[in-house]
Amino acid sequence: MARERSAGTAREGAKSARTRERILLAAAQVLSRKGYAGTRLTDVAAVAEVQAPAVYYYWSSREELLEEVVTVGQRATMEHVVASLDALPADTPAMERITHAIAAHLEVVLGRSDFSQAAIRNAGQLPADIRERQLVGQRAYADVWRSLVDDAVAAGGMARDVDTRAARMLVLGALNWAPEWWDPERNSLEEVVATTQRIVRAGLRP
Amino acid sequence: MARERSAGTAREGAKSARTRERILLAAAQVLSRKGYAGTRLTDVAAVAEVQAPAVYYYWSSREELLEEVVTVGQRATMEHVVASLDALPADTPAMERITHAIAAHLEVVLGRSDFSQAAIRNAGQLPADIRERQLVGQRAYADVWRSLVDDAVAAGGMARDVDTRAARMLVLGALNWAPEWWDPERNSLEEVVATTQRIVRAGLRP
DNA sequence: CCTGTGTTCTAATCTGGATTAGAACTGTAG
DNA sequence: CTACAGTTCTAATCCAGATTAGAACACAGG
Repeated sequence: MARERSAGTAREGAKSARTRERILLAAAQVLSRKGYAGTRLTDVAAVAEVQAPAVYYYWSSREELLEEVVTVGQRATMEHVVASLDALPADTPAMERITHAIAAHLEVVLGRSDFSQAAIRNAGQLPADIRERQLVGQRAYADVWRSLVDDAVAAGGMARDVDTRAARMLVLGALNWAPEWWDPERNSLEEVVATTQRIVRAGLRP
Repeated sequence: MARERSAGTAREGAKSARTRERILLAAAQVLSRKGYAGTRLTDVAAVAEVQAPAVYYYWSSREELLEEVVTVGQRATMEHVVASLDALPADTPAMERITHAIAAHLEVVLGRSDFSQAAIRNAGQLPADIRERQLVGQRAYADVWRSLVDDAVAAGGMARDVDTRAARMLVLGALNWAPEWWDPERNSLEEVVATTQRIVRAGLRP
């Protein structure tokens, strides 16, 4: 019941925070591989090098822990993509912005963080109450892509007569599926990004 | 212990077979939504309108039942696609063959059968022994697409300088992800197929 | 009707894994 | 050195869900 940051010196607080972080990371790792129902607290604890009950010092239930993983994963994905877009000059052509979003999305999803994978892969398997809470974040991210694509259509950089929702989802599907097959031994991340950008750009061109 | 088709009249046998089928179907439905670990026998039984122990009359364990679902799902996907390709005239251009494969794959994955969805969504979450046995089927299907794409490249219908493995996987990813977002209320299956074919064709063009 | 085989059910049993209780350990402040 | 807040552990407890045992039911063949 010491969830509130209160007493304890800086060093103490830091250690506790690190344990919490370690557990969260472990949960992301297990969740991204085993799925929501398959994620056992004992496995998470083992990866984090603590005993299972230690989890309850930081979260009040397994469900709460896993929800945090998903939330963080979702936020991280969106933030990375948005930041990458915000870094572009204001006059960047719409199609090029899509290209950057593709790179950013793949970077997060294939990057070392298991959070976004955990969020993406399990989106469909979460218990109803969690799923509902995730919906707002998902919608926000969907909006980013929606405007990306709509802008491209408006600017004439993209075919005007395709179903934009389907197009958007097909692209995101291709990106989200990448973790299933990408093998760093075979291709560098940069190669995959380049191939994807090229195919998508060509695919959407008017 | 009456797993072998032996006594019983035709009518009797048929009824038993129908129950078995009903359970298998129910298992596919639950598996495709809840994931491997999340699939409870009681839920499957409820959908099939039997009691949980009835499952053990036909399968010796939960794992065996779920493995059959995945196997059937995989086979069904491949068979439908291969059949669709075999139905084409021998001189069909490679790129058009890909177009047909796309349609066939989407038809199975978005069609009323939950089997292929169950197979696809859970491929990564299966217990090691099952996953291993699925591998041969997966490889066979991968080979179908490999030669599809290789032929297209050889025939000049497709860009020669892209990483064919990545291209193949990106396309399959887009297809496999479709069940996550497709809403029959919004788009007909035909529309989604057409959009997908168009984007992929354009994306791969030299 | 009576019997035997095949099918499904109800009522245990058994186990894995979440959660709780409370002891023990750590380190800082007095 | 003592006490206390914070952290983690060991040893229960508890429950959901797979599996097993064996009764009950359905129906064809005699």
